Amino acid sequence: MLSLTEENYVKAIYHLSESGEKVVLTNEIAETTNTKAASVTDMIKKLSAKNLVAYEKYYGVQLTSKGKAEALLIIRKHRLWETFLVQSLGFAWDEVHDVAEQLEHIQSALLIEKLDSFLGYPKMDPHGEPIPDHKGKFKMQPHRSLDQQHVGYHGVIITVKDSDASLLKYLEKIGALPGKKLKLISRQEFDNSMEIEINKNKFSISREVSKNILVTL
Amino acid sequence: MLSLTEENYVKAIYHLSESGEKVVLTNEIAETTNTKAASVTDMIKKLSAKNLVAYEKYYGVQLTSKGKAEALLIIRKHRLWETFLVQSLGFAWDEVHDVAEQLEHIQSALLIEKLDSFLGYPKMDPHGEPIPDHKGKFKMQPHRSLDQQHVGYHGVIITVKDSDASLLKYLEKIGALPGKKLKLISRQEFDNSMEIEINKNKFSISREVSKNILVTL
DNA sequence: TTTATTTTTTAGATTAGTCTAAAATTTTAT
DNA sequence: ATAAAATTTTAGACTAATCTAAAAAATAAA
Repeated sequence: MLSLTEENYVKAIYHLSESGEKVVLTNEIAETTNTKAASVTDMIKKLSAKNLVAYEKYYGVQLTSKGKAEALLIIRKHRLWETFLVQSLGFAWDEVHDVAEQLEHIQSALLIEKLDSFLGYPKMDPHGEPIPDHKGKFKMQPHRSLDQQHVGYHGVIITVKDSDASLLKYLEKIGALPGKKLKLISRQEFDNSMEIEINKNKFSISREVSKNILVTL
Repeated sequence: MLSLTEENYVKAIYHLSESGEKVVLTNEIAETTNTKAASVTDMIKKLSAKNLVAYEKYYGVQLTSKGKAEALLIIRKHRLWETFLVQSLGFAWDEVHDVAEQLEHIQSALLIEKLDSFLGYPKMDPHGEPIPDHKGKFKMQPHRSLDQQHVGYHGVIITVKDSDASLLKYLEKIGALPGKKLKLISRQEFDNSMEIEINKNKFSISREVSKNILVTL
């Protein structure tokens, strides 16, 4: 069984590697886990000994299939809890992340299967992110982050990353919710901020914000 | 904020002191927390420094009002979660304890208030134990553990302690549920086992079992 | 292609919670 | 009332997860 800390590292590596594909660097992990590179090296050795990651000194780290499965289980739990908090308890979507970060570490296979059933086996969490099934399988439509789209683009918002409460509050205010149609009107050269249209209203958003919005191709 | 370990000590002291009344001994704590006396002494010093307990060397320890409030919050969370697991998710009453032991440490005032509201502000958990309100207040009818009753007693089961799954399974099988009427038919001198009647059926139960059943006076 | 810079790892130290063994104190028994 | 037994505390050590500072390796620049 993984410790809470080990689980958090595995999850961080999963996200940094874009679902277990890419090789991840020590400093990247240190940054997202709010630790120092030296600590990361120590932990990677532990994860490697447990066969959760393949590690090559000075090169980087990659999740094994076992590590990937662990990461997907944690993500499944996180997203099911977020769904519960919003749908059943009436949390606002910007209030759920920190609580779900705690709940995702509860150890009980029975609990998570019963929660899934209680919620009606949802495919998406409140931010539009896909919920892996009990085998870790999930489907995500082809997408791109909004900052990579061209001027003139129009499509639909698939997902909004759930990490920051104030960002989510802002997105809700301008109506940037999963499922909503969106147009990219123009882009500023100097800071890559962009003007977008949602519900016939125009807004100017920074590049940082646009990176957190995933849209259809 | 308390660490998970600190929370568990405070909770253990609360239960051992019978709701914060009695002075608790080092060895008693060591036994219920599955640690050694030396570890308990260390932890008690920490709790004392945080003003959660009043501690006198070689004498014992007692919860302060602050410590009592912390304990009651943890117990409130534990019992609300147990209620949720049984009522909403369909857990059997002997399956909930270990999961609730984890869930009770989730830190979010909002979560627990919303959960309470979702459940309809229940007064009792599935084992018949009272759920403290958000101020830590609760009422428990006058009661005694069954092993302290006299032969010929008849009354109603109030509570069944929730610690052991196999005990709960057994109690469910013989129908020893909160609210049920019960008669004490006879008691064996040599081992204090007793014969009881529930639903017109007679059963012989050990003293250990009888200690875990709380009944009306 | 050698030097400078950046990144990563190693070495050694720290904190929380735990342990064993020994010392101190209290309780029990003679 | 004193000795024996039990309990509690202290002292010193261990593990997991972290840190800083220094050494090693890889990358970038001249």
